[in-house]
Amino acid sequence: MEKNKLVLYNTLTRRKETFEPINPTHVGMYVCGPTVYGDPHLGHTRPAITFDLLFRYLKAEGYKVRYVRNITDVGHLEHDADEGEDKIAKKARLEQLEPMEVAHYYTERYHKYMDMLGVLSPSIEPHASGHIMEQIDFVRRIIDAGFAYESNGSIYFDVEKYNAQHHYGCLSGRNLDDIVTDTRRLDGQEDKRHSYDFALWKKASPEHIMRWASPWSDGFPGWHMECSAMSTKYLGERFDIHGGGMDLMFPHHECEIAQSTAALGHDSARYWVHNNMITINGKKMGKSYNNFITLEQMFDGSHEALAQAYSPMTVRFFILQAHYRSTLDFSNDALQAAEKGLDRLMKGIEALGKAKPAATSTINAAELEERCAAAMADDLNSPMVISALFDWVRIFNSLAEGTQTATAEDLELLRATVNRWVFDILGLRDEKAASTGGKDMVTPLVEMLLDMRMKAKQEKNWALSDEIRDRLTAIGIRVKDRKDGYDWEIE
RNA sequence: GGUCUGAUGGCCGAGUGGCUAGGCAGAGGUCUGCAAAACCUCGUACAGCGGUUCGAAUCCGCUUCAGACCUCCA
Repeated sequence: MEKNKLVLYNTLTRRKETFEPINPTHVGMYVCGPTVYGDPHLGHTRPAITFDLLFRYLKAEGYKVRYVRNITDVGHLEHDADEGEDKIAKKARLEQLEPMEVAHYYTERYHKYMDMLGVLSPSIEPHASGHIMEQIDFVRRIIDAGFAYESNGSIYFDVEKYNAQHHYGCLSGRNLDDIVTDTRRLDGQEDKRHSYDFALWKKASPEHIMRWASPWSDGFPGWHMECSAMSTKYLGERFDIHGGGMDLMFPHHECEIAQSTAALGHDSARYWVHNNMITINGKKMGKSYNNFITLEQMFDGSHEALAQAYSPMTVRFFILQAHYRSTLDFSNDALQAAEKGLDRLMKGIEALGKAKPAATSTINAAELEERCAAAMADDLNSPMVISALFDWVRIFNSLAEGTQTATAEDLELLRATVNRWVFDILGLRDEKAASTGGKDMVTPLVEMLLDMRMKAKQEKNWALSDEIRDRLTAIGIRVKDRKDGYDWEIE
């Protein structure tokens, strides 16, 4: 069987392209991580899970992957009343905390919730604040190349000069002329030659807490500098994949491309991959709309928009059931459907585990792997992978019931396929199986009762048998009668 | 205003120029003492109007509506 070649949608060319890594055995991937000045919310899960899926998939395909996902703990400016102030610094003042304490706190929170969601830790997770030297160095390279100018202690990127030789806007499909007429007139930009120029290094105002020495001023790096500097440091001047949310396409990624091209002479990433947004009532869920649901609220159900709590795996499954380039609308109905669907999938896998080998197979066990592999290779079509899995859940149940049969070899193949796709690549886990650690304790008691119920059934004592079942149901133990015996599970 | 994206059955959500996505909900059936679970069957959906085509929901144009970006945002 010929291996499916991965095809990825490249925002740069706006079409699907066959993925060919620079080094045939290694993949370098950089993804824009969180700004750690707030609690992780549902919106953060989309890129985290999308690129976790890609990371897991590439590894499962045998690549050696270096996945770099940064932590932004410095650098994003604001344009409100606290103009020129760093977001981290502002939040710190509000909470009367040291900025790095805020960043540390929310970084820990981010890690905690990503872990619950089954998002693997990246290979390297560099902090912007720990790479000031590299960023200063990168700014200097851009100055040396002639694409930046100093103004009152700050360094700005000369977009016009750059655009004369390169295309500023190649990623987002804009032209400088459009940007000129469409950029709003903002205050505090008198240092810049043009409104569309962006800061590479910003001189800090006296009250600004986060500041570092540089050849130009005491200050801090510009909005887009960290990703250029850190991706270059850890992945080299050319690497394979750059990922992030669609909302970062402009200006963030556009500026990254400009910075890299100015400093290195070429764009550093070959494939630009963007995930779409999670929406709520059709609107993007985000900090600026103040319509986000934190992961803590998601998992304990405390947000007013939530009809119930949703488990981490329900959220992960919900996200994987949509293609990463489509918007995904949050609703209780959709989450509840995902919860039930995931339950069905996990029970089906359990059924596969119970299936007994037969002399012959009535099924084509290789088909599942083929379908999953083909779907995933086609621009990470996880919904199609899940669709194939559900078709096979029906077969797994039939195998357990004995209405279909499979040889020992086929069963082994199916179990390996399920492990690979459900657990390794989709990154799901059976939360119920994991959480019923107490089942061992109650098993002898439950089975004693159910054995007694079996006896009652043999004597056609339906009143007693139903009473046992009803009372077990009442305490959360669901009884399932089998042909010759029973099954049970904790709700 | 500019750039871009989308509009699929009760809900969510794939995909495709002609061949069943899938899940949830719903209907009928099998099994069962009853129930649950499981299995089988079912709904004939692709915003509107034109055009291309033997054939379009899928391609093209227009219209309407929605969203993202243009300011930090995943």
